[in-house]
Amino acid sequence: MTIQERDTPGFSSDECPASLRLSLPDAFSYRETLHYLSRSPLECMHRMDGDKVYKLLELEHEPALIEISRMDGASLRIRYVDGQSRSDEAQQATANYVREWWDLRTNLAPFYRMAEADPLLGGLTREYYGLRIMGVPSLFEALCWAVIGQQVNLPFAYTLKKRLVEAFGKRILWNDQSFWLFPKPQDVAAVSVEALMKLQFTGRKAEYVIGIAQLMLHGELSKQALREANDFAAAEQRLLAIRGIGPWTANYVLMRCLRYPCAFPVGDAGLHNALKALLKLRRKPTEHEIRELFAPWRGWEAYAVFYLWRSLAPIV
DNA sequence: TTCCAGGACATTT
DNA sequence: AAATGTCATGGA
Repeated sequence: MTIQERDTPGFSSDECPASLRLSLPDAFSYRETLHYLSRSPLECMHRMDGDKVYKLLELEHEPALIEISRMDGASLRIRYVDGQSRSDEAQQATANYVREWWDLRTNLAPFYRMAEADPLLGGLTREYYGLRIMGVPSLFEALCWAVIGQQVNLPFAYTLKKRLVEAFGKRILWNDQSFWLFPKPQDVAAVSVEALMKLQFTGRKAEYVIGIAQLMLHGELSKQALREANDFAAAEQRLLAIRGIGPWTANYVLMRCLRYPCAFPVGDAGLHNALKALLKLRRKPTEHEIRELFAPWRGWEAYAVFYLWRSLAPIV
């Protein structure tokens, strides 16, 4: 069993002042990370180039494009592509963002020990060893993405997200390529339902997204407040009270943004299809059957779901 | 053409 | 309380 380092900074400035090195935990697969990040050509929130990943962050109120690459087996290299060095605080924020995004703080050893002898999960954890739950650190982005993804196929969901970002987000150009910051609540709170419907949002989804933006803009909903909720159930209840957020959306966001390993979007269509295929069922499993199957994995439902999603055929 | 897609809500029984 | 209808688009 490995002890995870938590108190050390975990990153250091590289020889080049505009880059830093980020140490990796055990059981991290760069290959699986790239696989997930490459899953849709319509993804607009990052860009891939070979083994390098480019993402636009906001550091000290300014856009900052970073390039992530594999330095060696034990660390990542993060480079500010403008060649400018950053303050210690900005470097810390960059390292924290990538750790949060790529789930570098979780010790997977207990999950793997639990899965080892499991007939279903054992095979998945061996096949996709080092796969982590790729996150959506921004609560507003995670909520918008989840609402957009309700009841539509994923290519269309990516299309809608791209339209939202390109209509209300901030763009920078680098090497003739566009990089985007996701819109902020204040950018969406005053938008009309009709404006979003022109992007092919349904009237309902437009209302949901605008309503969530207004709640966050007015400080009635925040990632910090959800983090400080008493427990998982309290955070879930807070989300469920919001119009447009049902059980699937609440658990999806608790899984990918708040990073609760016990979050469980049990109604997820992709989960149903993955189980149908792996268990060779003629029909999709019932919710009751899924809960029974998941019972031994209590506390790690989110990881079980993410590994099951991984087993699905690629999108488009 | 019909059915389904990483659902939620409103209405009806 | 539980079943049914509605939203709305794209792909198989």
